[in-house]
Amino acid sequence: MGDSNPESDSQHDPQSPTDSVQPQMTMHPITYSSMPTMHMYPFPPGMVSSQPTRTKRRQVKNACTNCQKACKKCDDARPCLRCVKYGIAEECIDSQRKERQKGIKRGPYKKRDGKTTNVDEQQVDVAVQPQGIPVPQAVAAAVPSATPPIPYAAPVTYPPGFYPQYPAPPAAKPGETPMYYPQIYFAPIPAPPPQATGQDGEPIGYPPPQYYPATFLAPYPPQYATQYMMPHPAHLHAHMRPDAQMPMAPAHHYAPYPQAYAKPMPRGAEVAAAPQMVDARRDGRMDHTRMGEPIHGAQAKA
DNA sequence: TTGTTCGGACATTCAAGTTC
DNA sequence: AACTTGAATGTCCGAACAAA
Ligand SMILES: [Zn+2]
Ligand SMILES: [Zn+2]
Repeated sequence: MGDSNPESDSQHDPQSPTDSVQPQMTMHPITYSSMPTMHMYPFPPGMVSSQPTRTKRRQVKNACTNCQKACKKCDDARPCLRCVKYGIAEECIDSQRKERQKGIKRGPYKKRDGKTTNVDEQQVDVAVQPQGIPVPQAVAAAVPSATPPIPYAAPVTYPPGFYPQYPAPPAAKPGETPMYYPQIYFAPIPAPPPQATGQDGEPIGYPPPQYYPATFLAPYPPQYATQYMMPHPAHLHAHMRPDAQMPMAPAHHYAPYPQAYAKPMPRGAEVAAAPQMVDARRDGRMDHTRMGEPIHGAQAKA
């Protein structure tokens, strides 16, 4: 039941080409009706100019070690939301990228001008670039091709306990590091139009208004809090997800938020005692890069 | 119903190769 | 030197499974 997964922080954005949607867009439209997913465009992107082009999935440059190990979405702030959520903010550190190996021969490349290459390449180009406009990688990455209907937001506070799922933070016990709790949430303004929903009530289109953790006041350390304040546009994705994906998990995904203190554990034992935070492979095949260790994602490519 | 595991799709990086 | 290619490397979605 992935839908109820509290880790689906990066909720699927109904309009996003996430997953296999984008590639599938190159498929013949006739397959559309038989496609299981409802988050599809009836036409390949670029074929219908009026269709908002959707951004691709967005990744952080460097996930923190916790998110990396858990295969879960991280964000640029440190500590990241997920670590804060699980009360392991102090363990939120950037993962290390292993150095790329050098000296590997690659063989001749395909020609780009079509002089020396196979014929179908040109056709491929057209298919891949419907617009016919080559976009530098850097630009493509920096400029989302579509702007999701992100509602304007304004900071709003709520009294402790106002939302059952966001209970008032407990007072730190003596000798214990205080938990960090979001104290301010953003209320989208105005509310997006009514959402059509598919089966399960999963929204088709953008999700209904949620309250987005925006910043952390005391006892959240100031140096961290600033990172969660209404961000510079360049950092919006940390919360608003310019990739058009749902900014935050549905309300019930926050339910486990207090989990960290609901089940008190000795400092430093959180990760070990809370397997959901690390998601290390049982078979010992480290799924995630742990400084040179193989990650399952890399293997999948081979 | 909620939380965990993990296969694999997708995104990014960057050295090798190509072109100017 | 600048640009392009494409494999290595990394992120994390989402379904299956497990536990409460
Ligand atoms: Zn993280
Ligand atoms: Zn973290």
